[in-house]
Amino acid sequence: MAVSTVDSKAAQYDTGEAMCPYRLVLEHVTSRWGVLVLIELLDRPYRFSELRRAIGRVSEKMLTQTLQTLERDGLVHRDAKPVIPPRVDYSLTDLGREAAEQVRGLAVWTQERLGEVLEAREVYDARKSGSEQE
Amino acid sequence: MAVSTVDSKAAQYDTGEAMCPYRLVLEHVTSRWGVLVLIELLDRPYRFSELRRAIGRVSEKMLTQTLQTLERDGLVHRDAKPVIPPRVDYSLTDLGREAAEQVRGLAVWTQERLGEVLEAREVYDARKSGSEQE
DNA sequence: CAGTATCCTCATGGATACTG
DNA sequence: CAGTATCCATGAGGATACTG
Repeated sequence: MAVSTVDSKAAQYDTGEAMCPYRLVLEHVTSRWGVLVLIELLDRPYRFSELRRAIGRVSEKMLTQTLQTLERDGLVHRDAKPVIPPRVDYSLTDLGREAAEQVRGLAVWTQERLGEVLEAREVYDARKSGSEQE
Repeated sequence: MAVSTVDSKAAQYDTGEAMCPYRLVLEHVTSRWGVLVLIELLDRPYRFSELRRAIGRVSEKMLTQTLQTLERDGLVHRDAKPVIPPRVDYSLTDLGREAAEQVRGLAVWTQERLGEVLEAREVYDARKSGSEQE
C-alpha cells in the first residue's frame, strides 16, 4: 500500500492542527531540513544519497519527509529514473528557486553576522552569571 | 533560583547536541516562533502580552523561550521597566533588524506565492490518489 | 540506490498554577 | 503584567530492517 509514508501518524509534519496555510508553507520552507535542502539544491540537482551526504546528520526518514513536503508544495521536482539500481534526482522548480533564494539570503546573513551573534552571546552569558544569586 | 527557565532540560531549544554554530543561529532565526517574533518587531516595539496577542496561538512559555534565545543572540533588545505592574518592551537591535528583513523577505514571498503552492499541492494529491492501489 | 515500515526516545511545546 | 516552575502529551526525528 502506498499510503502514508512516515509512521502513519502526523503525516507531512505540519503542526497537525488547523493553522493558516500561510504559516504552514512558511514552516515547511523554514523547517530545519527544508532550509538546508533548498540551499543545497540551489547549486545543482542532487541525488538522494548525495543530498544526504551533503547535508550530513540527517536521517533517511527526515530527508524523505522533507523532500516529499517540498515536492508537494511544488518547490522541488522529483525525477525518478526507472533504472536498476534506482536513480532519483531532485531539483528546484522555478517556484522553489525563488524560495531558495530567500532562504539563502538568510543563510548568507547568518554566516556574515555569526561573529557578532557569538559575541552577543558571551556578553549575555557573562551578564547572567554575574547577577546569579542562589 | 534564577537558573534554567524552561523545564530544566534542553535549555534554549538548541538541538541539544554539538552542531556547528552557524546552523544553530540559523535555526534560532528560522524557528517557528522566532520567525513570527522577528516579523512583528520589524513594525515596532512590542510588550510581552502585546506580542503574544499579535502572534496568536503561542504559549507564554514558548514566547519567553524564543525571546530569550533571540535576546541572547543579540537580535532582540529587552527593556524591562522597574515599575509595578511590570512593563517590558521588546525591540530589534540593529543586528536583529537585519535578520528580520531577511525573514520578512521569506514571509512576503510566501504570501505572494501561496496560491501557487496550494495549487501545486492539489495536483500532487490528485496524482497520488490517482495512482493509489490497495 | 532509494526508499518504506516500525519501533522508540526525548525534546518541543502547551496548560496550568504560582510569584514579584 | 511578565515572567517561572511543573506536569504532560505528542510529534519530530533517529535506528534498524526490509523491499523493488
